Amino acid sequence: MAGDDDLHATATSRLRRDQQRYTASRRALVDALAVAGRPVTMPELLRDRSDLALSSAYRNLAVLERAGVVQRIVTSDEHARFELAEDLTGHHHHLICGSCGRVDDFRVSSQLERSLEVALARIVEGTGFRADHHRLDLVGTCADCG
Amino acid sequence: MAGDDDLHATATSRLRRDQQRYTASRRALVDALAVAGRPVTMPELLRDRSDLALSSAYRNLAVLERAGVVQRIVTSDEHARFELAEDLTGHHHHLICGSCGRVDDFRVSSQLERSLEVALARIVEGTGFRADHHRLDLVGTCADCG
DNA sequence: CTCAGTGCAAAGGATTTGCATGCCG
DNA sequence: CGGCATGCAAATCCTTTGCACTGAG
Repeated sequence: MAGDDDLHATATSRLRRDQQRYTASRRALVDALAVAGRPVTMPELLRDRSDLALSSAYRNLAVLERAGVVQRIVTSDEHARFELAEDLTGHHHHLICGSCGRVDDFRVSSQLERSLEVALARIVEGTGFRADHHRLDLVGTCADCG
Repeated sequence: MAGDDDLHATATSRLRRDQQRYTASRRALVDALAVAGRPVTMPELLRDRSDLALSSAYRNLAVLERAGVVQRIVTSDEHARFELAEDLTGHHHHLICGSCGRVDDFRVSSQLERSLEVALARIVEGTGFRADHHRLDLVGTCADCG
């Protein structure tokens, strides 16, 4: 569908900007991330596509991250998690299960987001810290683990 | 001073509850964390106390974490960071430098905290997710790296 | 005397890197 | 053709674990 076309078109152009190719493996990884719709670990990502070597997957995700297509997040020890860059999916936050580690996305009202931004801007004001973005995670126990 | 006495008294009793002793090494670690006043990595923690073996430090911090005296946080790959449990230092958030990795504490108004809690409670309502606590991080570049 | 705490060395686990090969452009 | 992507294996890095020893109660 159109959304996916846009996604791949964007990925292509961002990779090209970095003089990188949008290979089948990379496209498959982006597809898998889009389908997942939440940050996934490397084992989860390769569960289906077990043909791609682990090292290649890591290398491809690193390339995609440098190009701004993929974002890597670290929520705990164990495995890092990968998701599509926020400007492709929209600003969101993470619901983290402390038991199984599962991570899901959620969004808050733009009103609360604005309050947050204002409050955070005020906090760093005059400290020399240059704020880039904020992260708001909700940690608890998911339905399956509860 | 009194605050430190309280801290060590609390640590002692929490360890005792777990049938663990408050050894000199453990006390030194708690002191170092209190002095740091922000989440520190293992290398930072042992910079001064280089007499304690790395494995012992990890073991002691694990004991202190189980007892609820210390909290371990993971902000990136590389090193985990350790800080005193939040009920000893008060609820706070983290200012993270994406360049050098340094982490500092900050607090927001209790009014904003309340708005956050309300909004987050509404989000998980009826999802089966049982919320434990939230995390709000501000990511950017610190004064030294800017 | 006993057992928990310690140090040292080795193991573990996720991720990265070196190198030879194959394929796309 | 030339260079980049890939696979495999080895290396890295933080952290954990095994084991023998020692010191506190």
